[in-house]
Amino acid sequence: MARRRLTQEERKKETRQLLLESAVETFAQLGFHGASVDKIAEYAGFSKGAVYAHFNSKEDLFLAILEQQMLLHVENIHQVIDQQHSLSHFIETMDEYFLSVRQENRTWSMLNMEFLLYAMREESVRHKWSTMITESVEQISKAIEKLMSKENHDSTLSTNEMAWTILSLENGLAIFYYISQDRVPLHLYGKALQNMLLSPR
Amino acid sequence: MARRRLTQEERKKETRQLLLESAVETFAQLGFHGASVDKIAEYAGFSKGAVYAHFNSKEDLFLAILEQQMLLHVENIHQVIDQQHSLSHFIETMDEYFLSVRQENRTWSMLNMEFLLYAMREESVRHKWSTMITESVEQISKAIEKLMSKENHDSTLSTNEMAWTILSLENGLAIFYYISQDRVPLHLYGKALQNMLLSPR
DNA sequence: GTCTATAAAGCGATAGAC
DNA sequence: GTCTATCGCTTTATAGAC
Repeated sequence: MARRRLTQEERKKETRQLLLESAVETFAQLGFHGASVDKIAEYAGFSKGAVYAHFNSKEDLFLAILEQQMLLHVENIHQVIDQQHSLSHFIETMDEYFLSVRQENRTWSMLNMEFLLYAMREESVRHKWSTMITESVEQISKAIEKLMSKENHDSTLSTNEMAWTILSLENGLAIFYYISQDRVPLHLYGKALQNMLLSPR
Repeated sequence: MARRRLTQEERKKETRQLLLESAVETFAQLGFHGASVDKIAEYAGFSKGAVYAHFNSKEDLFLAILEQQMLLHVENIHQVIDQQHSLSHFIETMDEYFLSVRQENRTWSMLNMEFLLYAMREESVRHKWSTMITESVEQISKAIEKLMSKENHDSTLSTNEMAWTILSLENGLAIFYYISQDRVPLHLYGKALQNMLLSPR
């Protein structure tokens, strides 16, 4: 009986995950309003009823993805930051990460924009998002500070200002990259970071 | 009779303008899908019928605003660029322009994001937008080149890359500014531009 | 837990009166 | 040109069968 319950729980969890993955894809492709619960369910191979068995509402489902995505992003930042030995290495990693996300996975890029717009409008989400961003900024700021102290660099920007600029540039470039893919210079993110973090000699 | 027709035409134009202004506000506040034709008409003091007397569809209305906004943006860039005497003056003007738009007029900031998301999804709009951006980039690039030749600066970035970075940063910072208004350093846009365009001495 | 059927509401767009 | 009334469709969410 214990075994049977486990199997059922596993199946439940799997369905939930399938629905989440479908929601990611559908929300990204059609936007929050364009993606109906029907379409999300259908894409996952279920009917609407299954969705409402796992989530209270369409918004609840959207917020579940948002939460998942937030944690992932913070984790990625941790991972990137902890493994850096030099500023140039840091820049290289950021540039690679940026390119891989944008090129290979336009879904996340789209969804990121959808979240941003949603966060702009919903006070509670905005607050959560703001907290997460501020944390990321602090982490990046500290990492830069550590790396810069090793190599004697100076700049007109504080490390905090640098961190805000780095994340802003990431989002801003992602938008243009999406709209005018072939016209935006490749590796511009990395080059711009170089220009900002490594003073020309 | 000629006079009577003129009055009617003027009234028609005025109504159209009122509808456009209402649409700007409503689309910004609620997004493309959230803003119903009913709400837009009501906010302007008319009924739905009036909207459909002036525009073929909701999308048509949205695109009319987009077009208007595009022209305005290009014009603003022209104006800013033509009046610059030095790089530092250029940076100052851009920073002021950025702050005034973001602080005084969150409506345009919101609408800009709405347009961007729309452009990401609609091929025809994306193409138009892409063309406009590329033109802006070229203009800014040329202006920077002119200003830099006066003052002997060198950089690891080409003027074209600088221009893309400037506009990307503007959009990226605008997003964060909207989400975490009080935490983003004031005048960061200007400082970041300084750091990029004026090599530290 | 997942299905089908349906309720209740909102949407874009049109028709016809004025 | 602007209004009211309405059509036709889609949506979110719920109820009940299995």
